[in-house]
Amino acid sequence: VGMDDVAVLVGDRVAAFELGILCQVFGLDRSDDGLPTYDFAVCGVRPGPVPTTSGFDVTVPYDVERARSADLVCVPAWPDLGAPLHPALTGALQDAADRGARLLSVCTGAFALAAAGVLDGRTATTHWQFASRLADRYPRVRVEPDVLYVEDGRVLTSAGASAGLDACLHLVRQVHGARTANALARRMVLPAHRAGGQAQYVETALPAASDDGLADVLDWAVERLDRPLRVDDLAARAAMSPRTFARRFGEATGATPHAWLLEQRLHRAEQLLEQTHLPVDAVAGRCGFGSGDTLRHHFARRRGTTPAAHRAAFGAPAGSFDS
DNA sequence: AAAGGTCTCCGCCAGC
DNA sequence: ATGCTGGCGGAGACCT
Repeated sequence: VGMDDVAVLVGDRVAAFELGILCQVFGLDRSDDGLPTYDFAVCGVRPGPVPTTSGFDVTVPYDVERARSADLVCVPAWPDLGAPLHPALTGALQDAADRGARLLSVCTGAFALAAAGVLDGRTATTHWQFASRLADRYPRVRVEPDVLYVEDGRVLTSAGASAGLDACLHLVRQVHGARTANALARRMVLPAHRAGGQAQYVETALPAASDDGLADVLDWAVERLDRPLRVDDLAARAAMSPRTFARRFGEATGATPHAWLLEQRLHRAEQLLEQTHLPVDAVAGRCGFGSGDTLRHHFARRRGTTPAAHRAAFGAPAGSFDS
């Protein structure tokens, strides 16, 4: 379950920004903030200069052998979709899949995973411009074109560039807990509000500044999560009809109001489970869930665990203070 | 653990 | 016509 050793695979060319995302999340030492550090290695077919798609080269320090010890193997956007995957890269990806390492692709990196066969029978996504091509070329891959990222077992694929960041944060949240993920988001100055999508593996970032005063309503809602809140209440606060509010919300957010609300509640619940010793029923109450059962229900559905298990995995040790 | 009552979502449509 | 709004109702999700 650990994620200490992170490798990034690059081919004959590499997309600078998507590579940068992975470097930003996994390749910096933020231990001064109590954030985890990783053994981070960029690996190519052979060490040496690799051109980026932006007209400069990066010097890759390792070859693919270095990836064999990685807990997480990442593939940034893959510039040369037409070219066959180098056997060494295929081998490294298959090896990673076989030994149970996590795999993460950003944007068209999914093509490299698919070419190596590690997406066969799995659900995956890529940049929307390339989704149909991915589906056509690799019929055994179930392509989900409209999500920011998809997690299928240990394989996480993400859409366009910024969705890669969301996927990385999702991974960090899963492995290290919500507190760490939030601290990392803060450190990287990512927007605080995150909206849940329709499925458990989707999260959508809200635009930082909303023209509609939507952000106001969201802040307001987050402040009173412990109380019953209906979509009509949010609409009233936004001074819109429920119908219009839902439409604007969807346009700005990609999620429905209720789904977003539920995701916020779960988020709060995770924090309380991690940072306090409140009984599950009390946690439920403070997040606006009517009962512990309701909380457990949603925890199971959207997180695949139970509140107690989450606390056991990420909670503060017994004896520390509640708030 | 299941089921009914309630709420949400979304396509449709009419009105401005 | 064009574009946005908001009401309606069925289907389905959610809550207790």
